[in-house]
Amino acid sequence: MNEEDFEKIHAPIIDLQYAPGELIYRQLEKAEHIYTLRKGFIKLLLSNIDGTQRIVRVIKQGDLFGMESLTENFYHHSAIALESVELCKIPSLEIGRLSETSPRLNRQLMKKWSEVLSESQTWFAQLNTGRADVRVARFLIRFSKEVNGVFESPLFKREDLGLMMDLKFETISRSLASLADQGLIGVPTRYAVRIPSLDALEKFCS
Amino acid sequence: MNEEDFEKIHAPIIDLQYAPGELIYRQLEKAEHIYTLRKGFIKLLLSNIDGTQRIVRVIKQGDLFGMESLTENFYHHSAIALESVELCKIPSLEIGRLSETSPRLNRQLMKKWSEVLSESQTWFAQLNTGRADVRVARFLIRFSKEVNGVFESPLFKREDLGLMMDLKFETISRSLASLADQGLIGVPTRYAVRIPSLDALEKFCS
DNA sequence: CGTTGGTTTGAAAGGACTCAAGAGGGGTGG
DNA sequence: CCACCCCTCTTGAGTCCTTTCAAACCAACG
Repeated sequence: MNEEDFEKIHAPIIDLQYAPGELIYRQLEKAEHIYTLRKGFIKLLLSNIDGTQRIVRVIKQGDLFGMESLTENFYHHSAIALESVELCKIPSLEIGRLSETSPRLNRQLMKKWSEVLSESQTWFAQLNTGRADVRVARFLIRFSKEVNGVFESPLFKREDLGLMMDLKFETISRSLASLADQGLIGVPTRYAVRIPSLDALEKFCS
Repeated sequence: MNEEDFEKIHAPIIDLQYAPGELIYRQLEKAEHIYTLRKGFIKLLLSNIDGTQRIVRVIKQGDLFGMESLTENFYHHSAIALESVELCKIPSLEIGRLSETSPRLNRQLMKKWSEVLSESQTWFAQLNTGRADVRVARFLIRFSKEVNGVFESPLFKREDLGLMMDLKFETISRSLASLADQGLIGVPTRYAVRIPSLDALEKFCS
C-alpha cells in the first residue's frame, strides 16, 4: 500500500498505543479492522479447543495483521502486545471497497497473503524442528538485526518464547545459558542478546 | 470457482495422474500452474536451508494448491503424491487475467488464501503440540471420515507422518500401537485405521 | 526494605530418540 | 505359483533430552 491508496481512504484511520501484555483483539471476536504495526512487537496467539495455545506469528514493525477481517467475520487469533507498541487501525470495509476498484491494490493484497502464508510456514518449520538449543538459535537468527555494527536479537518473556517453539520456559532458559557457555551468544539479558558471529550460530544450527 | 469461470478459461486445462511418491513440482521451481486435486492425497514438503524437512500441509480431494504461482514466480514447497492421485493443472496466468475482471472470483481467491493460512496454522498448532500419542490422535481426528457408518482415518508412510508431527517414525508406530492397546482405535493396518468412537479419541487429546 | 513477577538453576522422572533385530507384505523372476 | 528379495513397519533396550517440581535469585516497584 502506498500514499495514494491511503489518501483514498476517507474513513478514520486510528492511531493507537498499547502497553506490554495488552490485548489488541481476541480470537473469535468480530473482525472489522485491519492493522499495521508502526513500532514494537506483537504476538498472534492461537488457542485450540482443548485449551492448548501456540504463538503462530510475531508481528514486526511495518507488518500488516488482522487480514482475516477482509474475508471472514471473526479473528483467527488473539493479538497481544509483546512490548509497548504503536499501531494503526483501518476499517476493513474500506479496504475491501478500494480493492474492488483497484487491480493494483488487489495484486498487492494477494501478494501479502502469499507472503504471510509462506512466512508462517517457514516459521513453524524452523522453530519446531530439532533440538531445543537449535530452535532457540534459529529464533535468534531469524530476529537478528544489526545495530551500530553489532548483531543482536530481541528476546521476549521466556514463557512466550516457549509458546513459539513448543518448549517449557525452563528449557528456553537453559538453552540460552548453553549457547552463552559455548560463546555463540553474549550473556542474555532479559529482553535482548548480542550475537558475536551470525555465521557461527548458523553453523551450529545444521 | 464455478462452471462459469471454468468456461472462461480458454487455455488448456490438463488432467494428470501420478503414482505414489511421484513429484508434481519441486520447491524453488518456476511456478506457472495452479492445481486442484480430484482424487487422493498430496503432501507439501518444505525444505530448510540446513536440510531439515517438514510437511506443512496435506492436500485433500477438492483442494487448491500451488497458489503461490499467482503472485510469486517459484513454488514454496515440493508437492509429492502420497497415493495415486488425479489432478488438474491450470495455467496461472489465465486465472490472474480472469480475476482482474471478475470481482467475485477475486473475493473467492482472497477467501481461499485466508482459509489456507488458517488451515496451515491450526494444523501446526495441533500436530506439533503435546505428547506423541496426543499428536497422533489429533491427526486421526483431523482426517477422520465416516465410511458406511464407521469412522476411519487414512494413514501414510510412518516416515511421512513423522514429518508432519516432528516425530521419528518409530515413535509414530509406538503411538499407534499404544492407542490400539487402549482401545481408542482399531489395530492399524498400513494405510488406514478404524475409529470406534471419535468422542473417546477427542477426550483423550485434552 | 519487603513484595512480586519473572528468570535461573538443580535433581529426578519421564518421554522420545537411537540403534538394532525381527516380522510382514508386495512385487519380481524363476 | 512359489520363493525370494526388498522395503516398510514393529518391537526391544539403552541413552539422551526435555519436563517436572522445587528452591534460590534478581530486578522493579511500592
